[in-house]
Amino acid sequence: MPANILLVEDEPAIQELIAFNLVQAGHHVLRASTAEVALTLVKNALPDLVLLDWMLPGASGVEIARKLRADERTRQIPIIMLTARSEEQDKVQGLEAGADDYITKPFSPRELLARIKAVLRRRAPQMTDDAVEVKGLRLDPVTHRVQGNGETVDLGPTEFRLLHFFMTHAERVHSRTQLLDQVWGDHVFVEERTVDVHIRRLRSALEPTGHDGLIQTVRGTGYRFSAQG
Amino acid sequence: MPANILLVEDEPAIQELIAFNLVQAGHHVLRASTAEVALTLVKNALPDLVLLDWMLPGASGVEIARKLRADERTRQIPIIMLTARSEEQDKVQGLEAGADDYITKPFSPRELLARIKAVLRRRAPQMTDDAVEVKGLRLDPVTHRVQGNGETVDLGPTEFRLLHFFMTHAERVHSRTQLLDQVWGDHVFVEERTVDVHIRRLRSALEPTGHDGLIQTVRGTGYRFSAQG
DNA sequence: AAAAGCGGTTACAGAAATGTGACACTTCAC
DNA sequence: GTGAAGTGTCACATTTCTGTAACCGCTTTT
Repeated sequence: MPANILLVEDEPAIQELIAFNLVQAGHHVLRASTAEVALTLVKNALPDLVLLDWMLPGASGVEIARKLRADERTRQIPIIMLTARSEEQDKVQGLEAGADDYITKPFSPRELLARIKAVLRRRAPQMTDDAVEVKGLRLDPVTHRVQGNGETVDLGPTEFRLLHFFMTHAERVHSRTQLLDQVWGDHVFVEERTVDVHIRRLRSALEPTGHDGLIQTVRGTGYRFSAQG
Repeated sequence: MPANILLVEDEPAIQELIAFNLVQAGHHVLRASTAEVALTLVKNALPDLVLLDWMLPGASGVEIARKLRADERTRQIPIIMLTARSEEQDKVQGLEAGADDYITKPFSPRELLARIKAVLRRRAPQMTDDAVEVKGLRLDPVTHRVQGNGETVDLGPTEFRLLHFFMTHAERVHSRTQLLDQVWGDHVFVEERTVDVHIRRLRSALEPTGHDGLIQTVRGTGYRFSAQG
């Protein structure tokens, strides 16, 4: 099973090497060289796994791990630490900061892939995605249900993902391109107008509960999910 | 949170050292020096975690791990491997045999405890032997019986485990992969569509009592057992 | 006012996911 | 052995979802 992996590594050569192996194994790779970029990327792309270098310019890996664990949405994302030497102190700190595993450089591609597989496998049963609620509209990823004012809304897969993305990224305008990247996946080739159609489907599905107005059109830009008028 | 830990280690000095640290941290420790004793103890005591030495007289650690993963009752118990050197081959094999983590000797007590904590934290909730009842459908693991509205339903082993899992994890959506991991065991290689077939068999078995329908299809995601519509 | 741009809406065919029945194979009790 | 029961796969049927195109009305430009 391919996964979206965020690779945080400042050394270009190493970054390239690791990324190559990950892609080779069928994973989709995002890259970051600094802590700042890494944090932004995580929140926007919500990867399945973060490969985090221990030594970084600016904030250290542990610091990043702490911040990720502090945020509601990024809390469940597994982290694998890349440590330079077998310094036990580092390992322990990494684990306590919330890393799910660590691996000591240098490592073989096989080992790295095995670790990734193991971490992803044991994360699956947890699936502690938290429910979101806005203005009486409630979406629960765990039960895969959407309810508003007593009514239970029936959504198709794409509509569900779309609404989920909207609710977890409310009050912000998203272009059609951004929505395609985030909800459909940034590798697919789909017409932008398709987004409109799904917006329409989602709106009419939400109509019975009266929550359709939460999805607003921003002419010339895109769409926005907002609790405000 | 104190836990029951089975320590499998043939070197008396090391065994003593580790056990001391575990007890110090408030854990309850069982010990075994050979593979044979280890397997017996696991099945009788059902510990929360197994600390498994890589090198053992007789069967190797990997072998034990495989056997534990093959048994119904011990399948869920997390395993942490203790490897002597940082031999990458070992790590990979250990992970592939079903170990949840490994740690390289020598290690600090702090590190070991951090690992144990991490592994226990993500452990899947265990199944109980208590009878479950939802909407008049009653499943008793002890008598191995399922009854609904006076009717007694006859289920095959897999159907029974499947229903049991559903009833103890109601309202949540489970992907086919998760169901395979939880009901079949995460070591087996079975087609995902097989789940569909068993869902169908379970549904038609429950039909006489009118309790099919509790098993709902969530298109694009998996299945859900729910008392709600 | 005409033209161009933009989004809403609908219809529909192809794609994808799931339901269903059949079958070969294994296991186990007798 | 032999037959019953259980299991995993497959092929096919059925249902549902999805992407596009086409058309419409409204708004902004020219």
